[in-house]
Amino acid sequence: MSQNQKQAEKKQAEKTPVKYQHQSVETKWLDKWEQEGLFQDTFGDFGGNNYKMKAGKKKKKKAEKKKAAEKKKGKGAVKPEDKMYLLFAFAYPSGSGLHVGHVESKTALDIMARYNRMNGKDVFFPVGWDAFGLPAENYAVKTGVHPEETTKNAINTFRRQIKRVGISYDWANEIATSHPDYYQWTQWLFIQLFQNGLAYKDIGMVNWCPSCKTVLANEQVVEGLCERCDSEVMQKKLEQWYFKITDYKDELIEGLDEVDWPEATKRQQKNWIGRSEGANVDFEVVDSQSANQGGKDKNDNLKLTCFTTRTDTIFGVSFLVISPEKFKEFELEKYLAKDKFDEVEKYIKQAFKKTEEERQIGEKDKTGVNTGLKVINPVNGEEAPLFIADYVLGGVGTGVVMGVPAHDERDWAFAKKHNLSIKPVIKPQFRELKDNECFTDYGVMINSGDYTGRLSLEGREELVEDFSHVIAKTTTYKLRDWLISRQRYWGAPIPIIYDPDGSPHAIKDEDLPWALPHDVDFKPTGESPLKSSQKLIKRTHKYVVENFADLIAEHKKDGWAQDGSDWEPEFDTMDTFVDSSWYYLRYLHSRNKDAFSQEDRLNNWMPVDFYLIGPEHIVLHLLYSRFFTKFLRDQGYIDLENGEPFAKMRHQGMILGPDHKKMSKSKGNVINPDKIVKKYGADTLRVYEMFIGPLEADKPWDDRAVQGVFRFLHKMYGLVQDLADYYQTNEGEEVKTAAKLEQKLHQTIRKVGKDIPQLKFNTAIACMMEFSNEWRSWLVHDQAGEEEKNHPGLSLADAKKLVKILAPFAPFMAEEMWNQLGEKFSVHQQTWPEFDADLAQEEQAIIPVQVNGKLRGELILPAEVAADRDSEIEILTQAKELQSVQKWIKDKEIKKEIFVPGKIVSLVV
RNA sequence: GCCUCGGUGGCGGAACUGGCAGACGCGCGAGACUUAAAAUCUCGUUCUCUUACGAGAGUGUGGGUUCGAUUCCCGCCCGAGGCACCA
Repeated sequence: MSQNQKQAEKKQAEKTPVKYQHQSVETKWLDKWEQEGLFQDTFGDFGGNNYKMKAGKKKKKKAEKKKAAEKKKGKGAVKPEDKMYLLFAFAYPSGSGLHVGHVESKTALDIMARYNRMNGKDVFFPVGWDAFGLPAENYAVKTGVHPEETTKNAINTFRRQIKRVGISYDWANEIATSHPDYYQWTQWLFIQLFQNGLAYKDIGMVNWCPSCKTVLANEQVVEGLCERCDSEVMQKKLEQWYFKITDYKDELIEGLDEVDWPEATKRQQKNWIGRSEGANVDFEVVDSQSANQGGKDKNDNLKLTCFTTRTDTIFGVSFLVISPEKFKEFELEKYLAKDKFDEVEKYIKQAFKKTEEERQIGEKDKTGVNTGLKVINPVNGEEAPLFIADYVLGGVGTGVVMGVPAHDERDWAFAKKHNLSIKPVIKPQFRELKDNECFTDYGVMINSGDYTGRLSLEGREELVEDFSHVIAKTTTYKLRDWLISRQRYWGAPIPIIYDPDGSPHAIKDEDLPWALPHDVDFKPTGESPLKSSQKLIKRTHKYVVENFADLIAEHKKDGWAQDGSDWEPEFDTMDTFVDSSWYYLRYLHSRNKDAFSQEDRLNNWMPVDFYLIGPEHIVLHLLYSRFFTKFLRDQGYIDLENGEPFAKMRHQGMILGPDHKKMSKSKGNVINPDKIVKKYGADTLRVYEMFIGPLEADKPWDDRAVQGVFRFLHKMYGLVQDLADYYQTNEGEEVKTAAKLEQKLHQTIRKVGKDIPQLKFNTAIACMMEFSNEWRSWLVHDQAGEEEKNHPGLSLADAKKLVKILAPFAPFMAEEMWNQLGEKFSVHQQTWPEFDADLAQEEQAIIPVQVNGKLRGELILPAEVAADRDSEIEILTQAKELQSVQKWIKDKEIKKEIFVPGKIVSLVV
């Protein structure tokens, strides 16, 4: 090491013992932001108006124009291209507080919010709580603490923690689903659905969790177990409220083409809706006319309808299978021969003993019984035996399946087991069928009468046309209506009361909220806890007298009590997914007393521009939210043609423990964000979480790598502080940024500005790290040769640019730097710096030279020359003259010479 | 079984549209500073062979296309997630 270098190093070492006191600096700015109401009250509903840019003339003009537009259209009006609605999935305020995973997604959105604000967008970045739900209620059961209390405390903790990491949420518009001002509108939404026939009551088999003592939606049953507590789910008959989401099934599929979501997510939604297109085919049951009272004609035979997607295989039907449930439903036992009766009944009994679950994932053994009954194939009149088997599910399709063993694996297995004939009717288009082959693909029809030789896809269309009296095109869906009743306390009460006949009546809009009563015993008994509330009952009777006097009087003759005492309220509460599937609309006018939101804002601000949610919400939450939005559009509340609430959506990955496993208390690998904030500061926590990897990937926590980010931020701070000192001491002095640093700075501005919208925060940070490395390296090494000693490297103006691009990532430190550079509050209200493409341009290009595909040398050329096709001959000549290349090409004939401008030279010998 | 995503150094991860694989960070090694340690700073760090110069191999695996493949195509292996007797 040279003497010069040593000295420079020493000097640097002496200069850098700056201590950045993250605790005091961060809390100082936190208080200031709070005081100034920075980024609060986006719509000015609360008297503040801080969201506007406080920037240059251009912006002012823009702001004035906007104001004029607002006068016309009402407050909150924005041009679609100027608005940016950023949304993070509602958090459930759990008792254990903020998780590092929350910090990751919130920080990512916060960076986008700050970046977009600096680029002149009107950003709306709200926050709220999915506050109803089981954990608080379970805790109440255990400890007796009222869920309201628990929830309030948890929210306070979360709020404090989130503010501490500097997330620039609009807290003025904060909402919580458990607040009457919010659930009033959840109830209103229920009533809207009810009045439009989309909320209805029905008796049905429901999934029942014996441990949580509540009903679960299909979506909440995971492999036969309760999503929350892992107990085995049972089937139970109950009368429940449903939302008719199936009315929107097709639109819920088609709308997916209009949104920018991950393909995998779209596919999952489609799978869940499960549309399958096919046909219903009628098979007559031979000699079943006796049951059709008085019917003598053969045409009066009972018909069994099969659903199939493969009409083209219909000539290959060698048996028909009916599910045990449908067998009973059609009362087919009436036609059984005596010798078959016992066998069949026994089988059905056994089948009913099995739960749906056993039948599905249990042994795929194709059990079944031949009923002895025959059916007639409608296309060729052939007779086929009717079997009863539990691999056919009563609830899927029509519960009757045509058995085509030659072209379906399950039918094949069944036919083999029960010795049934197998008749191939489709062959592959470009080869012959092998012996014993079960060919399940489309192909060419064979052994199919007049249709032999047709392609599957054509033949099946023709069949449907030719046999329209027995074959009808049909589409089936897996999606069922959404069961929303819950026998729990901590949720929004269903705003319904029942008259003595049991007919439901909605609470009037003006009487909402229909409050959740307090005097309730939470202990789960299998009955709804609200049944224990005397106040609710009394309130109901009073309400009836006040609002249904006419109806009561009318029914006096029917013996209705005139004091309303024979009316009952609905005791169930709503699934919490109801609360959390419309909150993004409420945000837009969070305190509106007269409506669930506000029309102008809905029209101006919807759809959400960017939604970040965990992958666990892919099916349920998105499906329900889309359903609600489409419904409200149909009711004329939102002018959103495709009814899609979330234009762009991505999923954040999980932050795993240091052991690469999912964080959990039991594994003891949970990282507490509070501790990291205390030790390293919120900026370090933020930047670290953004740096470890792509937002969408799962990535493990690495304690030591946090240090690296900590070092980077402190290095940056030291550099900026030295620079600030320099300009303070040499006041008024103009220093030009060193050429090398200027180029790098502009490259960095370009890179960071490009990466943020693409969510590539990790590479943006890496680039800023590179800049800090280069800056310091310049100070230590390169400056030594310069005449001017103590050159800070950057001009004051350029240093400010650097601070600005750091601001979204490390908002506290950037604010402090901004202050140190003598600028006025706040760096977060500045405009994003522009880069100069010429300055960012590399002067020299390194062109690698390959011989036979291997790197053998490189040419260093002026960038313009390297990128110019006209310099091909010259560059190729130079390349061939390189010593390292000569070694490989001399005495050899060059067969091919390739020059790709700006990229590479490739020689083949 | 089907669908989706992924597999790159000791680790987390970079790599534009087919053009120098391994940016950045961690870790590790050497050094500076220090009585010492920590902190900080400098240099090095894909692997193998070589004192060195250099050479060879290398992005799960086997092929293919190409002057050139982490990137495109075909087959296989492994991992994660989803769906699943869906007719």
